Amino acid sequence: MFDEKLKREFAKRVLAGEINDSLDGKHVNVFGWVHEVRDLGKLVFIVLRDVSGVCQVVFRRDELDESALKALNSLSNESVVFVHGVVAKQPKSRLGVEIVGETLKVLSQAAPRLEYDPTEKVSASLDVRLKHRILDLRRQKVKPIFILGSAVLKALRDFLYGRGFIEVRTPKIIGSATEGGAELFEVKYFDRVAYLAQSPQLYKEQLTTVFEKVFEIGPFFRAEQSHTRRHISEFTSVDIEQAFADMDDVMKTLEEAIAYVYQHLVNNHQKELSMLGLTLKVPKTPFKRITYDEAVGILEKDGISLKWGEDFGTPHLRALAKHFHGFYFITGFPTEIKPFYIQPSAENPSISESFDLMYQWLELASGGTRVNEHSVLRERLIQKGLDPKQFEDHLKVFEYGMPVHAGWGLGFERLMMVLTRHTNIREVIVFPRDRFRLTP
RNA sequence: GCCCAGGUGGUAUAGCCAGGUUAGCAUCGCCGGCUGUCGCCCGGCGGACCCGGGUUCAAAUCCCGGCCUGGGCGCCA
Repeated sequence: MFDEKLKREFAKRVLAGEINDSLDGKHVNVFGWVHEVRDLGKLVFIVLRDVSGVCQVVFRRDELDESALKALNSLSNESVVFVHGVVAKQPKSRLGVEIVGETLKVLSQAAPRLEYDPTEKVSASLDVRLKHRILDLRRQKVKPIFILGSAVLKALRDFLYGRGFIEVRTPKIIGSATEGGAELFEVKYFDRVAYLAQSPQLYKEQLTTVFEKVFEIGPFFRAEQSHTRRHISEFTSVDIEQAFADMDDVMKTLEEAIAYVYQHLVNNHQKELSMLGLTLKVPKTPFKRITYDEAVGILEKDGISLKWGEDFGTPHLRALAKHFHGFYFITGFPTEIKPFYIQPSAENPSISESFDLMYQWLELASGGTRVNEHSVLRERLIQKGLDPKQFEDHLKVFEYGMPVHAGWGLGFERLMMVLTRHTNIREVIVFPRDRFRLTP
């Protein structure tokens, strides 16, 4: 019960992470989870954890009243407690400061012997960690990932709002699966079949005719059989689309957005970065740009040749990454391997106005200039073996006045992998959904 | 989907190749002790061979199938 008495105590709460020398001698209230107990007999140390971090509380059994003693003896790891005590500088403590506990209340008793121990004394496999994800998230090496994730989303929004973009939301339940490409999930939609959206592409293009600059940050779904460290069934895409712009304009927006995110984390999140053992350097813009043709040439010299017109496979990208460190763009992919809405180049229609943003061998984003002429778009659909009739609603918009426009989609979790140096995308998703994982 | 590796107490592992041990160690949980721990320490107790079939006097160990996990590749407007 969160009664009036407890509420009054909570109003005077100090966070564990804020317990420091300057509070020496002050009475404080702390609320949190029992991270660890070290019982020495007459002396009991508990490490208390809350959202901000951990602090140490010491109890002297001799000096406690009966209710505090009882609470102390029943303490289990991860129980929620309220502690009132005096802050004391303590050179004998590794943190240099501790709370001498005077009262202790167990607010929620945790079951003994949890399935998984967040103190990091024994390691656990990723599979076990994800099965008990809530306990895993409490670890000091995991929680900061998601605090940073929140900061990245804020930075991206701040940046895009600052550039005059309007945030939009497009449907995640769609009626047609005819666009080709990725496999879609089927869902029951009353008495009809519907699909989960794989991207906001067509909607965001249409919306540029109203709002000119739009962006969306949202979940999208791919029903691929992929079994890799960088693919999942449900992911978050950061998508922008801009009217009166071409690929060069939106590439600039993209690299500046990335640099802005880095700067935001460096300025405001040193604590989380250091908890994860990370030091970030803001990448220099503009990023390096190479063309598809140049990349093919480099691969050829390395003896990993590729027929012109083919897309890069994983071995190709890994080989390329040996030549380019950090972020770089690959531009001008063959029109053949790009979707119907990508604009073929005017000088050479077999090359398209397209780009991918890479980090080493990881593809982070892809985008380009879009086809904006109704007749060309219709033609491109037919070339791709798609049926223009299935795209009536979309094509119609191209008769309502469609300026030249461009945009990109950035994989949010892939950016998080790069920022936090994790090699498995599941590490940076709270509850990942992959080919074999549907719970928790 | 294909290829490779693996599945031993709640967790992390040894044992498996060369079949026969009371299945070892750590952590964990419980009980007891300890006034400066910080991966506390010390003593006691508890808890495991993924499932099914086969070979054998005997299977955690060898063989076959399944399920699951990790990694690689493919798929991935």
